[in-house]
Amino acid sequence: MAPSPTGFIHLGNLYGAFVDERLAHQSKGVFMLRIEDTDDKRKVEGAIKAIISSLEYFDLKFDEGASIDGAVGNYGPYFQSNRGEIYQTVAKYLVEVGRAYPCFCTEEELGEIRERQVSVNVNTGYYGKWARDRELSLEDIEKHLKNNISFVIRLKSRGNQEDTFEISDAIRGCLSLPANYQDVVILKANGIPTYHFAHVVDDHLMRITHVVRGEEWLSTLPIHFELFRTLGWELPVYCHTAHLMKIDNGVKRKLSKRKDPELGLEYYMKLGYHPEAVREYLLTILNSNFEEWRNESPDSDIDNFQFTLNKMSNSGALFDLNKLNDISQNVLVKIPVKEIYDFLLRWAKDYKREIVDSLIDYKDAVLKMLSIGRDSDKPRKDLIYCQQIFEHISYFFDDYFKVVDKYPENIEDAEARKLLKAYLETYNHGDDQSQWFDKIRVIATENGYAAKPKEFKKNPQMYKGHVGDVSVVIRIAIVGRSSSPDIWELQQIMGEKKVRERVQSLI
RNA sequence: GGCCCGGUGGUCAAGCGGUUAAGACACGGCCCUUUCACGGCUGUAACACGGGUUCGAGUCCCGUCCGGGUCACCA
Repeated sequence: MAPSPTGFIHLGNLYGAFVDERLAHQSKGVFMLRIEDTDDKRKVEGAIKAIISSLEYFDLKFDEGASIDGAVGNYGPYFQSNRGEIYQTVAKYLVEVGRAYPCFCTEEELGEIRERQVSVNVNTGYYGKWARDRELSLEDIEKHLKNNISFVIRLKSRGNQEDTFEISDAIRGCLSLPANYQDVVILKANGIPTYHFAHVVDDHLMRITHVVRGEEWLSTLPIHFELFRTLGWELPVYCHTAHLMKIDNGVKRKLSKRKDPELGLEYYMKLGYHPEAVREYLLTILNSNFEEWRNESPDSDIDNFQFTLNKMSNSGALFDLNKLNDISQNVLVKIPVKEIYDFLLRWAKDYKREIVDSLIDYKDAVLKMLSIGRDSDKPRKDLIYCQQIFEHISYFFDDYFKVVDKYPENIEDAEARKLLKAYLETYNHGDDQSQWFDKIRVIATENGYAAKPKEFKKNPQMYKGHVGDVSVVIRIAIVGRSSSPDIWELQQIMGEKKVRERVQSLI
């Protein structure tokens, strides 16, 4: 992987990193990190650390390359900013063999060339007869050099505008592309290479086998092709991935760093999505047969999935939060509660400090709350991400307990008080679940409610409602909401005192 | 605008010249059920359009339309 340290890493990077990692490790290859810091204007402090730690959060670990404490591997340096001599040597060689040349044009001069090209309606750019310095004599070059005129090194392209060439892309298949004919800059005035040149030189020297990058690079592939050919080097396997998209006002567009918070990895960390869920989601949009595989091998380690490039989509996928949530539910239900608790606690320490103490003080209760309904063959799948998990159990904590839902429409406040009073009178904390519920049936019947919903459905006019309505009243008293997991279990976790207090407060 | 890449239900997608055009998510209904989930059953819903080629086209070819990308001494 070769990101540029221009800010924080995003979902698109992660997506690509995933492909890199799977491809490398599946074939017993090396997954390495190179930092593309050739643009000093855009460099951001701390970005490298952020890249490494974010990827680690998602369980992607590099075998080689740049790391937090120095570099690992024999193909360094791994920072392009430290590879200056290498690029200059290669560039020098190209100049010597007449395949590159210094260009002294200023920005203004390039602008003028462009204007003239526009006015005569030809393609813009620095090429052919428009390339002023293409055939500069040795004397002129020396003269300019002596005058300290700033210059760049350009490739002396041999392509024509009419030429095309064929190249195979591991994701898109065989492509027929126009040949490059532009004398592109390979070394900038500050001696630092452009991406195009650095890519070719580094990937060859570092013996990169697969280049996985976004499809925005497809249009510059001809440049890279010509550079590899000019240097007589073997081409890597190119894999151009589709962009992650988003629907915005009915328009499908590329996910943007500035406008879309869900592109930032921070977004998922803040909400507390489990890295495993994000991995799993990414893999489902990465490889169309992953879901099928997952269905067939629900308990298999994700690394056992055989990732294949030709199963990668070549049209941009819309990011689907619904799907991520669904996957997350299925992932979390398989993770032991103890681990979920630890994960929740770690998340709280980073993003919700005020609940840390409560989580620690009531660890046992939290564990029990998280466990409700999980160990049957049809486990509940309530848990999605930490923020949501906390909301899901928050009513346990007195600080967060609040009555938010209303009683059923058929039950007035006075009626509710009556029912709750009866509940409190017969409540015995030691009752088992069926004893407990039998008592509720009794309360229901005595107050004119059907003991079973079916009876009520048969003769609605005979009852005020059914036992479910009574349960809702009790539920609201205990948890403040009209829906929750089993009340009896919740009461056992909360303890008798809390149960009685909460019911009493509504009478 | 030139060039490039795309276009199968709301979303992700299988499909590789002959299928009743899979599956997952989302949405609706039913069942289970004290609520909510879970689970089971079930429903709505798609080959962008127009021409070819072919006995036969979602699949191959051409055009149109639509979407995306790219046209820097950024990556």
